[in-house]
Amino acid sequence: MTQKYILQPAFGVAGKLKIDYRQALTPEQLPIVTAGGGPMLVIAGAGSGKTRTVTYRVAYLVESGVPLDRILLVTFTNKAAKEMLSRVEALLQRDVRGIWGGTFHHIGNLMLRKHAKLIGFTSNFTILDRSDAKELIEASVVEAKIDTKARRFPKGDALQDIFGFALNTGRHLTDIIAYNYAQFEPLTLEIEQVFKIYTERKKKNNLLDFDDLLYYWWKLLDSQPELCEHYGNKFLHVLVDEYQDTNSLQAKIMNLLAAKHRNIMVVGDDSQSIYSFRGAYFRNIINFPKVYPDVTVFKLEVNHRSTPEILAIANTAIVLAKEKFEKSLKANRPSGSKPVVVPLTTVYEQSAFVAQRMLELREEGHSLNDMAVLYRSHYQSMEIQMELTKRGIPFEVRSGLRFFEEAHIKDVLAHLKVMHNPSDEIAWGRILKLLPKIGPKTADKIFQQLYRASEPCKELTGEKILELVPSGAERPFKQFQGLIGELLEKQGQPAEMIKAISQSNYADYLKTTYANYRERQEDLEQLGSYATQFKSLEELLSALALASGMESENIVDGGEAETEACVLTTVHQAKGLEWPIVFLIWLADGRFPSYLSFNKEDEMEEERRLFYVAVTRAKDELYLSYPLIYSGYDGEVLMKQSRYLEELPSWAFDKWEVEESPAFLKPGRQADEAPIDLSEYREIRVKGADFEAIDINDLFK
DNA sequence: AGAGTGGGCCTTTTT
DNA sequence: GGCCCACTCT
Repeated sequence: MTQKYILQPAFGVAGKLKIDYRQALTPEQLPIVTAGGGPMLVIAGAGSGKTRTVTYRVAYLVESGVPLDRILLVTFTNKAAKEMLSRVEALLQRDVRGIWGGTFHHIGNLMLRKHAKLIGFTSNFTILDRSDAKELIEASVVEAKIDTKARRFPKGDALQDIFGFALNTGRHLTDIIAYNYAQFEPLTLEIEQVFKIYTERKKKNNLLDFDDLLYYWWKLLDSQPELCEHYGNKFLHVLVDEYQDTNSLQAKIMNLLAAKHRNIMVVGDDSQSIYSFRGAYFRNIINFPKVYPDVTVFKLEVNHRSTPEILAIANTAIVLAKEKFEKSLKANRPSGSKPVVVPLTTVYEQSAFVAQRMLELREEGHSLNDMAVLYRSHYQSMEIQMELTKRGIPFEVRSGLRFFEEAHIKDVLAHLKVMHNPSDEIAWGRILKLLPKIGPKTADKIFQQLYRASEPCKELTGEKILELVPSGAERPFKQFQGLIGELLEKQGQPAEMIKAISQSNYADYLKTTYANYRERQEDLEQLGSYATQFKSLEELLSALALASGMESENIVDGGEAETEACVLTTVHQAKGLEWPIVFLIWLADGRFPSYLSFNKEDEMEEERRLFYVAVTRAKDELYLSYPLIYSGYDGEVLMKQSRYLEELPSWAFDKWEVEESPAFLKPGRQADEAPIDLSEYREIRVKGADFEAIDINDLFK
């Protein structure tokens, strides 16, 4: 039987509550925060105070007497969870650490560690990051003895996407291949075989990849009715943020956990669904009212973030989206300046423009902290980084390799991983291959012997293993044995272990391998000091495996440094954030939207939503720029402006012509040289059928 | 046989 | 800048 949990009437006991909700919230937000319970769908437009609403809702629940550990708050990033919970803490002025809050993966990890035995793992399992998983998949391809040359067989990355897609969507592998990867259809049997080997190998070595954290979590609840009931009883209120980016597995898990009390509040914006490539199913939010017919639907449409001018651009873009909850953002702020469209000749000139404009804005009194540069893909940040460096403008890049995915960090962590889970073949392989004369083959032989031993680490430090070491490599290997012995003694003190590794022969390896070894050594020190806050190796490894890009930044600068710097980020990573001044670059058709999506309707819809996300990050000023000429690996390519700019009515923006390019510095060109003569480029080769040759000079009119 | 090196090819988005 | 492949070195 379903049983409704009735909240205490907050207004009836005025004076008892610390927070004056009526005063703090808008008329749109108040009913959401003070609702009694039951299924709730909140469609929250960009900048509509979603975080504030969820935060107050949690505070309200706590004030109404719901015990902390009976609230489940699932967010998209750890950062969002941390931010919301610390705001709740500030509102209530009490410790709220009892609340179950975090990402799906984080909470899945917690539950799986507790009940690992029930699904055939032990609680010290290792979480594979993307590249570890890729490596294991490639090893599985080898094990399957597939002739990858006879027919183009998918690479590790592609296989990983296929497998992850199958797990996250709950669809059969055959299905996924047939519909989404038709080019591999003749290889279906082989791919299934690899999947089987990969799955078994993970089980054998006590490894879980990101998708497994969700899949086995669901399986655990689905296959253990008592356990499912236990957690179902436990969570009186379930809140899910960014619901538009959940996949069907995540939705299933939440439905199971909320089945008992049916107090499930999902918050999201279908127009900001941008993660379908990893299985997000934006119909979860569209269909939520069908799954819960007794749902109460709320809309937050008043935008408190951006000027009406910026919202006009956002609304123009999204009105053309095919499937959505009807909504239009209503401005709540006074009029500001019009967004600016800036065509530039080259990417270097685009970079110079951004940098120069930043300096001008700073002269006018804006801090660099108020500025961000957004782009579609990582590689589009290269020239900007060079230009900002050249001009001494401090910046923080939030894309590309994450801190803990850099080789030296992964090397050190691999040492810790084998101490925690000695059957982790990926981690053993990694550290063994660091030693001279040990490559994939020898590393595998050594691992096989370790795996058979009852205590792999003891086996490694023993005499017998030396038989497998190639002659001439004994000395470094013995030093490595010494290190492992030392780590065994320091087991349980992560910071000490990191210190031992970075003072071992590994330090020499860094010096001889990397030109910037000094920086890398500093990173390791940083990692060591970061580790001191963890009580156990397991906690540290879990936190690092599940940290997202932005959180890893905090490890690099120690978390406290408050220096002035602008931010460079992909649009995906910018979701949920805001800046007074935003530069959106590379708005050339084929770059944003990406040409890879051109022929796929769903993906084109998602590109549009991505553009909507990008534009709505800006509070006061928005610069939309694109380069006309792109020099790539296959010559120079002429581009035209993005279709999203094409669609804008001319009243919606100002166009700036950049005539002189004082700071234009293409490598090999001098600053005082004349600017590029565009007429040279009229006849150049144009890449792909989707680009049209156009007279560049027309664009400047 | 297996480890190490250099050159050519290509570039979506991530917990 | 990364990945793959072909090549050389031990």
